[in-house]
Amino acid sequence: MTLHPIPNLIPTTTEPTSARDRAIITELAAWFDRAARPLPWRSTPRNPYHALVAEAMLQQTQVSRVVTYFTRLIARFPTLDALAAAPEQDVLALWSGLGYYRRARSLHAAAQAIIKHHAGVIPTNLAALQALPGVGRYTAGAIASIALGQPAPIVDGNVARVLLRLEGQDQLTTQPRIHQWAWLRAQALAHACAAADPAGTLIARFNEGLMELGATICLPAPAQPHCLVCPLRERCLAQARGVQAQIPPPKPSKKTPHVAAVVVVICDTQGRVLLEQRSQAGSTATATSTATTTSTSTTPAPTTGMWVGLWQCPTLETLGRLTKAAALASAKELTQMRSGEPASVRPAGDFEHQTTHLAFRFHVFAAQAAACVRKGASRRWMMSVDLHELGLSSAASRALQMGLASAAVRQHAPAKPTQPAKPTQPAKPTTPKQTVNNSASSSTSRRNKL
DNA sequence: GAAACGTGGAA
DNA sequence: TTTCCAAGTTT
Repeated sequence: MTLHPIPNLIPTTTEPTSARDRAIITELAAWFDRAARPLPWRSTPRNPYHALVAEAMLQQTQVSRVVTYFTRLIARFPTLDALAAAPEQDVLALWSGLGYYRRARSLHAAAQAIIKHHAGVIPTNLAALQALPGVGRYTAGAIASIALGQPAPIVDGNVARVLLRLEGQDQLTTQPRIHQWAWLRAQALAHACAAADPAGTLIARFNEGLMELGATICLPAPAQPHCLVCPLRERCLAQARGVQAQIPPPKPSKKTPHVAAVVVVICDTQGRVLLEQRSQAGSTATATSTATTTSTSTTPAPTTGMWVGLWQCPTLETLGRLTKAAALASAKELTQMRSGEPASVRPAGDFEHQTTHLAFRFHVFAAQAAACVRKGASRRWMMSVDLHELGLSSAASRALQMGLASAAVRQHAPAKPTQPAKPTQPAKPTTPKQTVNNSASSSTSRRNKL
């Protein structure tokens, strides 16, 4: 296992702390004590396992999105051992809709690594923490300082912005430079915390206060920071010069190419729906389809690494846009490939889905298939009530619901629609509502597998 | 160092 | 409608 040593892990200098830094630290820590939002991972004392899970979920993700996912995962896996013992697919299922799914695999792998290499106890050592899958410099520092009282600095987007503004630093333009500068500054402050309070409660409150301030007061553009109620307004150089809105500098924007995705929600006569698992390089589920593709573009969709290991209805992705007619033709072809015979295919709706570097247009179709489908380990028929057992991307989930709703409408008196068919515009509920997680159903209907 | 990797909310 | 971005890590 490759270790990535953290440079200057422990501050080697014994620079005397400036009066200003001392004030910043004590004032921010005191503010955090009274202003901290009550969050499910902020128990007293902190639970290191909860910290590990929360930090994994919070990477590039806002607190408001994480809360329910955290609570659900902890309810299902109350301990590190429970998480480590779970099948990876169960962890992915709980992660459905949260995005950046590698984090779920990494968290699962980290739990197993802690069992194997650390006797099931989360290490307090910074280097050992950072050696865990999915744990980088920030996450290691966050767990070490916030949950374990170690004198470790942390820098995330919030901290970088707060420190940059606090120092009125507007000369740095590139991300690597900003990052480097912020880590140095955070390190000096962490050192000052440790010097003032060797017991380690100050560093925890200060580090978390830095992030809390960035998340609730020292807001990023285009919102305006709430300087009037900032506990550090007297210390803030950007505020003194009125340049806080210009810090940090905007990042260069990037264009996202369009991708057309054709999805067929195929139901059989027993009301089950066909799901396929996305693979690494189109090796399994898509192998049969690519071989027989004729009319559709031969351009490989640039989505190979996306949603790996998650489940979806049969889907064809092509670079660019598709007309309604072309999408329908594609859907018919895809349905025939899977069902082995011509089937009735009808449009169920379209929607857009923006990801980090791709702009999707989903064309959803509903189809009825009587015949058996070519089998495979990564292909199965599922009752819709059991879909919560699988990891689904937000887009796959939305397409699936759209197709099921359309199929339900078609049968005049649907026996048991699993989701309320969205009347017109399904504006919000793209998040998989598998949230319910009725654990009773886990024992049911494993027979649905092909 | 750059690119890949999700998502929903806000403006 | 489009654009930006949030408690980053990995390759």
